[in-house]
Amino acid sequence: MNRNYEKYEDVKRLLAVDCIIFGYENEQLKLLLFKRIIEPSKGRWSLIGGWIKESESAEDAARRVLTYITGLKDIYLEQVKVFSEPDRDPGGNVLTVAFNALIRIEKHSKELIKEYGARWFAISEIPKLIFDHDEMLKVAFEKLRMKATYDLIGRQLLPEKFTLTHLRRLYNEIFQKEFDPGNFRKKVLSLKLLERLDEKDMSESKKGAYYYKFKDVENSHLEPIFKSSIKHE
Amino acid sequence: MNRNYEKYEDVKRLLAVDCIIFGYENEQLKLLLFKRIIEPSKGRWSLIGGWIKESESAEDAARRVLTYITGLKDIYLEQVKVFSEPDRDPGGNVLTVAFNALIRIEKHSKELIKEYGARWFAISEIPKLIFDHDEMLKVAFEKLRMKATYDLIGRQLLPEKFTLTHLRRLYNEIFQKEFDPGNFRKKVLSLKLLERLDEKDMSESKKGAYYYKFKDVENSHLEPIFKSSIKHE
DNA sequence: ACAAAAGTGTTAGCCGTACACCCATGT
DNA sequence: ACATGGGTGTACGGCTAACACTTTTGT
Repeated sequence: MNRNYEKYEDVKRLLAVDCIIFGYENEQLKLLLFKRIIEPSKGRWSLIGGWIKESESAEDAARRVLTYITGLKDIYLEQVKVFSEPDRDPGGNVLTVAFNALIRIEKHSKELIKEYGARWFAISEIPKLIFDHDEMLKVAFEKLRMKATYDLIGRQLLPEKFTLTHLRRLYNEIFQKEFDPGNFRKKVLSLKLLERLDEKDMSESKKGAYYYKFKDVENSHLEPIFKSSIKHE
Repeated sequence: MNRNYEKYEDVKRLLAVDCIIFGYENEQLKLLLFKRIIEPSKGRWSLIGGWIKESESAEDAARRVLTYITGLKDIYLEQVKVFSEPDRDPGGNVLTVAFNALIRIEKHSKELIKEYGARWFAISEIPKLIFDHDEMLKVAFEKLRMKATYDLIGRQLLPEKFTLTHLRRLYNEIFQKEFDPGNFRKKVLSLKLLERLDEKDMSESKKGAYYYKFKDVENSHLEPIFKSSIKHE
């Protein structure tokens, strides 16, 4: 530690991360919540969090927590915002960095999650959360919507292979509106981010729907994909 | 401090804010940089920063630093991102929250700024900065562009009264392209966020251009204002 | 009269939306 | 044959980009 910095060292503030974990299952966008195991507010629902260690970045801390909880590696992460009001956590002065995480529900370890008293909630059924976690979730969801507007998301949420109807239902959930099937298909395919497989899903229609998968390229867009998805108030 | 939190208290990490201060002067978008007054890297150019005190949020810290430096209150602030790699600052383990700040150059205290060894740099003339400040600036500028795409900015950067040409030049600077004068005018006025004054600026043309000011309402948009401003790579 | 910026009008093309319509096939 | 989701085609409207054109007034 440089000696010029030393006089500021006596600040007593804890550093944490909180993860907003989104998943998609049974045609529903879901959120993974935890029964809090320590006081204060023990037993109430909250986002999963963890302390940032001295030797790691906030991103590393979030990855560590997520791997610990789900058993998955290489989870998609995006910084949402810092929450740092000194009194936001009644248990102490905690600055927290919020992260969005997208995971494939079917791939993670259900045993681990059960062990930690966690449960997946549909977006419409989220209970009241502790502290300022409601606000964190609100900002996080807004950020997810923004991402879905500029990027074609689903790579991290859907199974390896999926139909365009599956993808459309995911977007319907995120924006809480019904996208037109024909227009959605044309728009998505025009992005050339998907690759059609020689295999059909016969479970939902007689004709069968082709499976698609994401191409192995970066999908970065700087223009909105779905102009109408975000509405004026 | 709750006793469940106590065992994590021994983390030695400093908390800081760094401010990316944008201004607009002589038809140029500018950035306020500082000659660093402490080691390491004393004397080199950097963003202005400050420690977060125990009793304040990151936002409060940024506001305090900005007021201290410029003499202004109620500065527009927006959180950009947290930078928390443990080795990002050679002087110590410092987690920093980056903030964008927009200020009116003509209103702030030039004496204070001089006193702190600060200087305004045109965007095209920014020198190499210390540590990861280059990266912070890059992310911050991208964020400013995003904001300008969704919001009509200028309220915090331009003088109280300004012509549409002034506003257009600001946008030209931000997006590094020439907006069509006629189309820009029509688009901006259609937003109904500006109010025309009964006064003209005669300094730039014989005919004179009406001054405008921002209406005293929120200007929040969720759809892009300038669709073409952001280009694919 | 001319130049130069302010401001208005016009047109062509793109894109999103709505919706009609064909396709394939299990019952 | 018909119902159902898969998939394609089309037509209208709104918006943008390009640019021609008018206005104003100091020199």
